[in-house]
Amino acid sequence: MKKNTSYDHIAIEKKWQKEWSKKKTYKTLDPKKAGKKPKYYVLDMFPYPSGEGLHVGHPKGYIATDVVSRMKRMQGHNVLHPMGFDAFGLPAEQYAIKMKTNPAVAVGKNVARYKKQLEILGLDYDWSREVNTTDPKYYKWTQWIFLKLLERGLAYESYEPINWCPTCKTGLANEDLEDGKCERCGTPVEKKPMRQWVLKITEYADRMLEDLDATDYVMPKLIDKVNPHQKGAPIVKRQVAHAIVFDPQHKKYLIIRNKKFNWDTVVIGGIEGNESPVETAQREVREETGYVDIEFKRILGGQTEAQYYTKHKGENRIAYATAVYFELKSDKRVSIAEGEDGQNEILWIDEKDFVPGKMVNSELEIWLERIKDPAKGWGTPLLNWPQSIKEAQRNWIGRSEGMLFTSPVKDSDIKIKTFSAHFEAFKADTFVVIAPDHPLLKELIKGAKNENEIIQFAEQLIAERSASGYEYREPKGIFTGKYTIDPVGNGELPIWIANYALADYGTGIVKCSAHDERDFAFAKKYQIPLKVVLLPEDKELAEKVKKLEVCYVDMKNGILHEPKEFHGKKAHSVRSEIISYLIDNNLAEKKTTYRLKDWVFSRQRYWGEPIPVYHTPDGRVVPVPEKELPVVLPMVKSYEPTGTGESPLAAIEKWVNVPMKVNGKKEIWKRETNTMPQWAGSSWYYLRYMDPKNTKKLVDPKIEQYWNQTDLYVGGAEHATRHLIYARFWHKFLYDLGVVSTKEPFMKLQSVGLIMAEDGRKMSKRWGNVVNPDDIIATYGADTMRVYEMFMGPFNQAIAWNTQSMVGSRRFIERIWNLQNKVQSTAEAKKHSVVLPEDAETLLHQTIKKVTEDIESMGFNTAISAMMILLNRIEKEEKISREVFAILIQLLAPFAPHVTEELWKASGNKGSIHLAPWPTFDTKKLQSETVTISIQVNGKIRGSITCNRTDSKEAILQAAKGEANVSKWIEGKHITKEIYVPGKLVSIVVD
RNA sequence: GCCGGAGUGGCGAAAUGGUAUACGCAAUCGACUCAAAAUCGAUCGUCGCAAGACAUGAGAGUUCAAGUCUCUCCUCCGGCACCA
Repeated sequence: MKKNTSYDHIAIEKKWQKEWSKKKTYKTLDPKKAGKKPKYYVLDMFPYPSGEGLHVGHPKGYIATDVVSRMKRMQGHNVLHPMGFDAFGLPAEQYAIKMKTNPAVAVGKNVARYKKQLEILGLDYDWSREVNTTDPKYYKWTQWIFLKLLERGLAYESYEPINWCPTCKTGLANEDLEDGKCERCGTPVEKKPMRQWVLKITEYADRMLEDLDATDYVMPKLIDKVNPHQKGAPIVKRQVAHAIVFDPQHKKYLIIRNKKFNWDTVVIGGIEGNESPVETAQREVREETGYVDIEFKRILGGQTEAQYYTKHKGENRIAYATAVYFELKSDKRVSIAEGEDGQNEILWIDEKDFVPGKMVNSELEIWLERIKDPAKGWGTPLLNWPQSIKEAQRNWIGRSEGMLFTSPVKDSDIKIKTFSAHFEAFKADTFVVIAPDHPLLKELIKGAKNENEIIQFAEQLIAERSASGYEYREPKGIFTGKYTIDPVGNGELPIWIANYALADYGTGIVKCSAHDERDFAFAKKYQIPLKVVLLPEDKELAEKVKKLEVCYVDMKNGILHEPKEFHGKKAHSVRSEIISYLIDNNLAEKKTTYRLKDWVFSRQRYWGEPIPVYHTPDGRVVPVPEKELPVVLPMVKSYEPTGTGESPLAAIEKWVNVPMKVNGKKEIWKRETNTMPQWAGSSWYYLRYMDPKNTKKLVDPKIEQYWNQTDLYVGGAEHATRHLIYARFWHKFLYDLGVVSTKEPFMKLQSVGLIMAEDGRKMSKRWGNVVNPDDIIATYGADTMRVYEMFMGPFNQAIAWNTQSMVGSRRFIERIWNLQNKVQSTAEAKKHSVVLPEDAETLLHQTIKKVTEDIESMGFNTAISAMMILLNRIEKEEKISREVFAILIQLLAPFAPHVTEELWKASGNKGSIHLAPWPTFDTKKLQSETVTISIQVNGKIRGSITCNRTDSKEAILQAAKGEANVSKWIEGKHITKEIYVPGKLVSIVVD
């Protein structure tokens, strides 16, 4: 072995980066050449190259995907780990304006700088697949998708008022706002009516919502052999619970055998009333078997997962089953409910006999899998995403189910529609409010005596709302002088304009009652009569509600008093009956509304993809033919926004005006001058990496099917309701087109926790607290920085940078470096090979297991700490074998690729460490033969003994009681209980 | 207000219901050194001389055993929000 030289990270890192690039070590194989290698697609949210370059926080996500991709490659996968740049849009344009250069030039420079910064981190991207959203070869396909959206009626021109940022001088989508302000510049947005292109994202709202919760496992088969479907019999849907009861002491499962039909099943019960599945399952176990001492562990599946028919009293039942897992605590039993006894035999069967084949319950297979692997407890979701991001999307889509009422306006031909999600107390409605900016308002109040006054007041309300930044305001309004005749028999209701009514939610008109906080406050202020139909059970409170002293809104627990059909019922429990009642009596129809708005897709700015349509002199919109794509963004001198609502492109006559020949006549067609928003290119880029150079297709179907979804997608949580919504929308659209074969683009999503500055604030030029990765890499090396960023804390958690703390990572690498002096040379090994002591050998295998699993689950901090523990142990040895050293550096290779490659070569290995097979562990070596067992007396640790793992329970209990300190505590006392947890602990209970 | 997540040493943090504080940083002591840095060895939750007692936001419960499970509450972070 060569003598210890000092660890020169600069030389090592430069050398290997050059070598990898030359040898194309990280080349992704095309599907045809990949052979039997399984694929793995790991993706970063590609950066937006700003002028400032990267700070140390940016690469955290890139390092993580790099670690995962390197391990996957070593495990024999064909890895796709690409990188590219998203560079259209406002920030690049504004930077270019500031630098007095063309955005295309500025972007080129910034991209080059970013690439260099990424390269010195030693990331394993296959740069031959780089994409850039501003490249015409790329945005040709962004435009192509737009044409398809147009073709399918999902892109349309609209003249509705939209969000307008007066600073950025462009229209914005709802997603581009933050608290009513422009997300980029913080200016409060105005509502401005103007022509714009809009994408019908709401068409996909339900599908996007459903797939957030969808599970990808196959529905259990129908059990029609046991319970044949009866022709002609009605189909009845039922919610049921299945109780799976396990006795951990004897390792047996509880089943019941129906003597008559000779069925074996787990306990099944129908869910009654407001019972939870857990309560049902527990009750049924008690009633059918008498066992009462069972402990709820987990629900093994969500409701409606298992569907099957059963024949039951002349019904074809479809049961929607929830499986509940219990463990038996004691044999305590009560007498079995009458009628249950005698029919069934109660049996405890061995684990090995608890198999789907022997049971009626065909879902069992899935449940057993989930009992064994708690991670699967809730099913395998279609989207393995953080709960918080799913929740943010649910909130953003904001689906709300309710009823739509239509009512005529008195002395008028106008009919108004109102939407209500809390319609249970519909008998309480006493007035109606309309939004001040409602399009119907002017028509409604036409001819009123104080028409002008009303309009002025409404305008004042609109202005106030905008000025207050859409925050909470005092209720304000004015009577329109009009009445509507209530369809549900509440008589003539006055119509008011109210500042809390929103024109763009529901229908913009609301029926109001005493059972809504805002309505209540409004009515009190303007002395509009109120009527109470919903009362709490609490008598005292009910009196106050009756006297209109408090507003009562609890639709869940409140008791209805009207209409008489539902008198005395809890509002919530009769909600579905009320729906039927309203529909059957022709009073209202079902309606679902969304908070999500259609995507405002045009920007009045220069730096974006041109929208590929023509406008003809007679006002038609004609799509640019596919073969003319891309519509290239022209290079111009002046690209500053005009602010007139027109894009700067409109001024380029040469580009805008296109001579056409129509029926032999010459016509001038005008190009669309609005451009696409920044989010367009990033909504599908992950597909282009699969087949980046294809000139015929967006992506070749065969190649798309090979790479399928991204297996792992890593990026910031701030994209939850922007990029991640848009990309899912486009992907589903492409799925409908047949361009992609999957319903969702990103199977597993992991969000990166932000790295804050040492002062706890966000890293920003403004605060002067930015740490530049170039400096860190020069001083400590890329490997140290990579290890540190992965070791700092849990990956998805925000954390403050601490340069001092980083020396720990540097020391770790140096100690690995120095360890090479202890490695046996080949010559030495021939004479006498060193073997690790048993405890170190066990630790080695445990570490391989832990590091492998932790990288897979992105627990990088614990993976590194496991390696540190192993190193601490191995350093105690005089000499170690080459094999052991090789394993250690292989485990570290994904984290610190340069130094491990150097050590790999220096210790005489061939090829690149990054292409060597990933170490595997031996299950037999995960446990050492001798174990230390701690001894508790009455729940307190009193001592420990060392014994053989294979020793009998009796021997260990004997030894435990004999331990000096333990015997002191149990001396002269009566032992009531002795528990032995194999290989871990003994618990003795004394009186 | 609704929804989601989290609260453990001086700090970053670890812990399939089974020895709480692994691993790292800082700190203290020691070795090496003329000295310092680096490195190596040791100590390091609180109280206590010790035996031991008390400690995972607070309080209760289940259990032989709770940071972990159940209930109530507090605080912080994030999403949505006059959304009917």
